[in-house]
Amino acid sequence: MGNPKQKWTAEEEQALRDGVAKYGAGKWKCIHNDPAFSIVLHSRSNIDLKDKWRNLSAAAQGLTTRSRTPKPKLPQDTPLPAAAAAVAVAVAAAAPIPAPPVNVQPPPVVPIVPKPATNHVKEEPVKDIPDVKTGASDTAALIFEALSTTKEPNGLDIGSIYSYVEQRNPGELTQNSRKLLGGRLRRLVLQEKLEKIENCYRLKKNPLVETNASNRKDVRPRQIMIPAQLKINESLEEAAKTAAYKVAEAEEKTYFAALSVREAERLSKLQEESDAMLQLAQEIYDTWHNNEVVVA
DNA sequence: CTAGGGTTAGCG
DNA sequence: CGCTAACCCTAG
Repeated sequence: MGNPKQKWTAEEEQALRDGVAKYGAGKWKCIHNDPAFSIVLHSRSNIDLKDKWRNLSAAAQGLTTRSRTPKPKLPQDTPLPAAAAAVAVAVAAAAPIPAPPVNVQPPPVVPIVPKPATNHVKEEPVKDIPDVKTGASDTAALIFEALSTTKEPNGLDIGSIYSYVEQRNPGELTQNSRKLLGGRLRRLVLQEKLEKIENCYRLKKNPLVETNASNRKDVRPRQIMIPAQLKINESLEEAAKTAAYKVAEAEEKTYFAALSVREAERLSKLQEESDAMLQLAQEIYDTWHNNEVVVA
């Protein structure tokens, strides 16, 4: 009777996506319990979150594969504010007051298309939207997820990480996946997002890129929490993890965009000797980080 | 608690 | 009248 279909607002939708970015899809209860999101989503149940995410995923899928649905949900994602959003999310996680709506995050992607690059398929005009964001960002997310959940002080070796990814995506991994995983780990280490101990990888506690505070005409001065009154290790760690993931994701997009993806095979090779490209990506990212302002 | 299938209300 | 999105139900 009193349930005339409550449509999801943009704010609720955004909160859901941020929650998924933070905890991962499937952790609906966690998202719902998070004070940052429970405010916005108080009228939604964890089941509602799941259903909404399913709809979102379906829409995104029909959008990336074949435009069967003229759903102008996300015609173009904006990779730029990703970094700024990371800060916003981080602040939101540490602050008692819920986050302002953060517009960021690529469309939800559930089905991982490994995209068999093992055999050179004839011609595949990639002039369409490169689907690198599917496997790429998911893998990065899983890496951070795996490393942040492990109890091992020295982190995990590549085999363990691969097993974790494999568990999360059964039957969706190819020979190339392991190669790509190795390359990604290597790059994350080079970017000092991770550190390598022995044969294990672990999260590095200093994922934030330090920028000069000299030239700043931001509308809002950056709100960095000083660990003076911080007694919340969990939230801080979560924030760091999320920030690290988002930063890596943003850089990854830059990386792939700069290379104008062609074949995963070629990519793997380039990864081996593209440290210079990483520097470039870092510079581009820094530029963004300096110019990008937290959305008011 | 979550994933997935089924049902129904709103809209073009 | 068909489709999509919110809602509901149930097995695992």
